[in-house]
Amino acid sequence: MVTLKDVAREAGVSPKTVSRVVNDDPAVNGKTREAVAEVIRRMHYVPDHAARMMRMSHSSVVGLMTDAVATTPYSVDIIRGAQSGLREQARTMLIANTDGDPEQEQEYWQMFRAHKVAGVVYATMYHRPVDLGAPDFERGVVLANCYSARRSHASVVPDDEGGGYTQARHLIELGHRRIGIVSLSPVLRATVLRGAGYRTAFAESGLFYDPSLDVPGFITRQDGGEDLVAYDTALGLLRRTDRPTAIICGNDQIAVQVYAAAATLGLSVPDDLSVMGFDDMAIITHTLKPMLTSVALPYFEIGRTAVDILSRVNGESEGPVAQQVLVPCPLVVRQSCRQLV
Amino acid sequence: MVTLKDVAREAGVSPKTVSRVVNDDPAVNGKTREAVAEVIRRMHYVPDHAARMMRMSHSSVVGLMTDAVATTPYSVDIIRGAQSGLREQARTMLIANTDGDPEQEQEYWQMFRAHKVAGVVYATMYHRPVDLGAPDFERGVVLANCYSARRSHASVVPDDEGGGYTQARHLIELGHRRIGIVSLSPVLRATVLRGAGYRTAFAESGLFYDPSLDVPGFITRQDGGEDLVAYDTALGLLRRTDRPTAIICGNDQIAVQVYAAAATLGLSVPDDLSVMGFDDMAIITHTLKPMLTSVALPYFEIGRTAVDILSRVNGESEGPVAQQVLVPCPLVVRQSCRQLV
DNA sequence: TCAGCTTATGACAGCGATGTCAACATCTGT
DNA sequence: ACAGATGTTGACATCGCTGTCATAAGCTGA
Repeated sequence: MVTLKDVAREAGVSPKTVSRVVNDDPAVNGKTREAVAEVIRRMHYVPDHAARMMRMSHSSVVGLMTDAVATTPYSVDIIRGAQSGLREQARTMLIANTDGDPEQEQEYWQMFRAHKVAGVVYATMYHRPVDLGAPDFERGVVLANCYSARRSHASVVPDDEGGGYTQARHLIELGHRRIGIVSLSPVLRATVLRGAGYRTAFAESGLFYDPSLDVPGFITRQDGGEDLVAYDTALGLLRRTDRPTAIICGNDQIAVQVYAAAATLGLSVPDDLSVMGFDDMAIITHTLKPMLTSVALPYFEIGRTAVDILSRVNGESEGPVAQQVLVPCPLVVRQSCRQLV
Repeated sequence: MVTLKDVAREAGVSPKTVSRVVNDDPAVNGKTREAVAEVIRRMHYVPDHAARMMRMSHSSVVGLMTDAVATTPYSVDIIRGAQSGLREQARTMLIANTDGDPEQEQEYWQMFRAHKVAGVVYATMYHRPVDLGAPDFERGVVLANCYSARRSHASVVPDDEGGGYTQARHLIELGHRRIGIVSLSPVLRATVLRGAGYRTAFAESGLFYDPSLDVPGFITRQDGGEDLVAYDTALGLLRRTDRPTAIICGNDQIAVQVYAAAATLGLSVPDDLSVMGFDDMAIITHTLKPMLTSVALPYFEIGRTAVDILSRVNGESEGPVAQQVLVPCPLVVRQSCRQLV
């Protein structure tokens, strides 16, 4: 292990000067700086993080606590987004996955304290309210993809209402007037918010919101799990005499079953039926034939924004600290929605 | 920030004694231990990781370098698995995602050195060979889901050959004799290995391997990307007069298109055609109707095993250090394969 | 009673970095 | 030529913790 002192001896200067060079202190003569830098390179010196952290009593590491990284595919993009932001801040990320276990969560809060992390991003893999069990944590905490019911922390969440609006609006612009909805479980916040978005878009265009065209694609079981019933409910919609010309899906999985239901009835997507997904999960949207038009959950952006906000909460960078940031859900047009003449 | 000294003063003992209590040193009187422990709890003392690490000149943090966390859904389970193992070792994880950029990778190797991580798990999201750019990294490195062509590091990879064998074997046991294959891109190692598995299973049962029944589901484009052509190639297989009674797919995405092709021809799964997936991606296998029988990529196990091996490489735990560990790919039976009478 | 042992505790140094402050060299304007 | 400003460097203490070694107290058996 090469230390500052080693470099100093080799370069014939004091340790402090080497430290100055490492930290880009302008108060170093150009020549000295060059010479020292050369020795540093030659000796492969890397500053010891622990020592630095101890001396400065705070670390350049940010904690990332997640409930269940692998449940929703691609929600890991929150992690990628966070890291991308941290890289620019020359920071790194300590990761803790709780699998939803409160005991583990407590453990990891301790661990974050021990590491003196500069802050914590608390990310959930579903958009939902949380009640943080972080009692005496001194540094900033920002919620990603979730929000505090008690408003105790800043949060970054997808704009589900806007996403719903975008779904409906796109179909309306393509000329659709009878639009069916196969939604997520009604207990989810996303469902409520998107519902509001649909209605706004409908109202704007003078369309009537027909509740009988709005059916669930998932039903919640007693044990808390979910059953995917989109195939059956979609069949119901498509067998109506006043069959909708388009269906908005609560997520891309539902869209898979809507495609299947259409195929069963001999209906072709998009000629006989336009289908609009949500989430924009690559492995589904690119796999279906025709490829699925969807509205993306901006996981990457959410992660990135969260670390941005975090550095503001901690006063390390300029800018207002919003209590809640809504990240837009962009439309991704593919081939599953058709223009009505 | 509460320090050892604060606790010591409060408890009326020396810092060293507090340190002993924290570290479960048996040479502490029961009464003293109790008293000190009480103060620790009361004051919410958490040992400073940086100081400890500096003093002991090694850290309890393991680095995890990944190429692209979010490309293959569920491959993040490698991370979950790693963490689960680390938790038992009372360790934590510093994560670095390179997005495949060699420059970032170099940067992160430096970072790992600076943090004096106890070791590194280098995980790729596709099973592939890698050539590590980690020149002067002193601690152990274990590869997860990838392997070193130069055999310079221990690696943990899925047993693709066994997985292929399992796919074929299951169908054979169900009575299938004409089995089609819609494979991944032939350039992938997985494809080659699984192919070997199929042949072993076929040979074992005296089945003839017919190359014309083995068609690609993906084709590699000039720009390096891939096009999913499984729908078309599956149609080709299913229109043959000697139509196979079962199709083995290179992954679950291919299975989606095979289902679609079957639907197009009015064939029912599994009555007219059995379909077998690979990867066991929940969002597909649970979404298709009927639910897809598949062979799982054991990402969680790979991650877990990797940190196990790592602690052996570093001599921190007992056990042999295998150069390469093959993790089995278990069969997950659902409703897409039927017993032939 | 006392050497010799075990048990329990503390004093002290030092891990590798940096903040503080002082020292010295060089330059500026009068 | 000199006070004062500016630029460049180093000595030293210190961050919180633990390894080493010393010390003190309590115990054993001849």
